[in-house]
Amino acid sequence: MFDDNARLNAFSELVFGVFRLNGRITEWGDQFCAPLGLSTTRWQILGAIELARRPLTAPQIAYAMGLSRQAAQQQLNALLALGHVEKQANPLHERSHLYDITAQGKNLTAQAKALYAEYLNQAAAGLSDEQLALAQTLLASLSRNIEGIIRKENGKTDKGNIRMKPD
Amino acid sequence: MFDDNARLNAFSELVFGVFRLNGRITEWGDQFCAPLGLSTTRWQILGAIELARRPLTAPQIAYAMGLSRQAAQQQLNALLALGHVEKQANPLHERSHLYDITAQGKNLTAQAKALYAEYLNQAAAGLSDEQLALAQTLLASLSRNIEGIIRKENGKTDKGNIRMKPD
DNA sequence: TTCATTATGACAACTAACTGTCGTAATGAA
DNA sequence: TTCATTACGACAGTTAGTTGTCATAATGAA
Repeated sequence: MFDDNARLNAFSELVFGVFRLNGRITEWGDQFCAPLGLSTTRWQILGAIELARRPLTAPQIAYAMGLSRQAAQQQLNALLALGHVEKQANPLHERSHLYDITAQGKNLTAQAKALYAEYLNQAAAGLSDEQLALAQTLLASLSRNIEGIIRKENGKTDKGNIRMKPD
Repeated sequence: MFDDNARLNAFSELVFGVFRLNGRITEWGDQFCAPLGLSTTRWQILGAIELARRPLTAPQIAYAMGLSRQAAQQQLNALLALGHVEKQANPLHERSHLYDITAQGKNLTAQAKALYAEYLNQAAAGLSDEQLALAQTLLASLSRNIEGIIRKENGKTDKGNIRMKPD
């Protein structure tokens, strides 16, 4: 009981840390994305496509970013109108198109990368490469675990489940 | 250059992981908070006060949660109207009141704790107590680092800076 | 093939969060 | 004490994100 409580508190503090860091990153991202006409979310969407190194569907992007399917779709429509992404036919799905980043979009993410690379040393100060990787691994485990909880509790309503699993 | 690039990529993946986990936790929180009439954000605000073990001002809560000052204020006003928090005089600041959680609010957080404690084993599966604590420590370092960047870049506009430092 | 179930995109409505502004109070330096 | 600077709460306006619904398509089992 006491040990469980300590574990619960440790978990709670970690949850708070995630919220706080999420807010800090968002604010920072909005700062260095502003001169590019991007928001943190739109920069992340472009980054998600680049990181995957292949075109993705809207639900896949929503999954990768922890957003609802509709929120990702809205931003994709906006990025499409701006010419930063383009639709491609999806051989595996007639209506669910693939979104790829355009040359114009790649140019933006390159600029963004340069802007925040300046601050990499400061942002990751005191953390080794191994610690960065370890933190990512731990967070990924938590994401998968919580995803399992959500799916178990989830009814049959349309809450952004995806048919095509990423990877 | 190559090493720097590897570090940049590791950092980028970690940032994505934070966004994803943030979304998962928010969705999960909205699920188990729904029967209590709470949202994840409001539950977090109540939790932030409890975790601090002392009343906090609105800007302090915003800081703790990675939200803007105004967003925290809005939720606090709502929680105040619902009777889950109460204002107290602040001996250190005439206008910036302290917000404390009420007995009614404590009752809610206790219920929420019970609801998500059920899933603690599943949510934190595969992670030791030490790993949970380590992850929290690493994220806290990143938050502090990025906060430094934001404050350096920040102009003089009112963007939710706080006068009274937490702790 | 048939049919029930679920996913997708579009749309609408609602809520949450951010940005900006203002009057006022607190701070800190001269 | 004086005064310039900054933070606070309130308010308004805008944007982003969630929830819900619908028609349609994809899936999977009988």
